[in-house]
Amino acid sequence: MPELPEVETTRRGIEPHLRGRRIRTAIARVPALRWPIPPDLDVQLAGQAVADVQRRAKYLRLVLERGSLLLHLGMSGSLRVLPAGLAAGRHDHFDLVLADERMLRLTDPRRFGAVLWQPPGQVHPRLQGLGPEPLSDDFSGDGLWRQSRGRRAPVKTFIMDQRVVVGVGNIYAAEALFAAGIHPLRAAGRISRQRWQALAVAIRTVLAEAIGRGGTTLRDFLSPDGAPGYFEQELQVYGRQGQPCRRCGAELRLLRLGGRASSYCPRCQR
DNA sequence: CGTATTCCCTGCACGC
DNA sequence: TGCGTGCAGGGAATAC
Repeated sequence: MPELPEVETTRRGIEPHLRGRRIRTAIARVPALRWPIPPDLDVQLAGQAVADVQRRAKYLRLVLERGSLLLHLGMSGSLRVLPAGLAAGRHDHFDLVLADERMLRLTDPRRFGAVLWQPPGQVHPRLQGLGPEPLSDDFSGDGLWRQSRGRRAPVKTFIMDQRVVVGVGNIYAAEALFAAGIHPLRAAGRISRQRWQALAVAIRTVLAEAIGRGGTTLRDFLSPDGAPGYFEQELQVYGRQGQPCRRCGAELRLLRLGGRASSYCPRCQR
């Protein structure tokens, strides 16, 4: 479900409830989500205060006094702050119980999410090798251009590679390519420096706008306070195949790239 | 190394 | 109503 804007929306929603609060314990109801949940996590976490709530790529990082708790929402995960002790439903897999009688609850029907422990002074292997944050100064069209030389992979696949740039998933890849006028199948290595700069701007703009609207609600994404995201109304191509392009009126098409639906405008995107 | 495919899991929309 | 099919926003393992 969540790409960068939804994860960032989630971060902003939970941060005020967590920062400075002390953890009482943690409850894992399944041994593993995407990866095993460390069995002694409750021992690691108990008594620690949350110093900060950060996001890196699509991971949330709860910075504690000693170490960090990493959470990933996968495709269907969501987080809410609830009264501690509220009965758990079938897909409520993990609770972080706070000393103030509230808890952070991770719900994840498809269980592609993750709960990981990063010891003090270490960078978790899952966070190693990640590309730049698209909203930071480390991200640039020139960087993309340089990295893409000689690459024959389709540009859409390339920008969804978390080693190239983080946080761009299927929805926002499609939207950014439309905004930049680039066909999703174009080989990454055959895009000019100038067009890479346009694409970098498009990625930034699309993500920032989506964050500003609280993310995209498809199916069931809700921010931790229960509000839906409103970016769906802004989508230009994602999920709109068969409908007219909002810019030129041509009928939007759909192709499949590595099993992922990719809609685009055959006239605006070359 | 780069690229394409497959799989993890459940829920849901759809067609029959 | 019930059942089968295909699809879903992520990402890693595997097979070339």
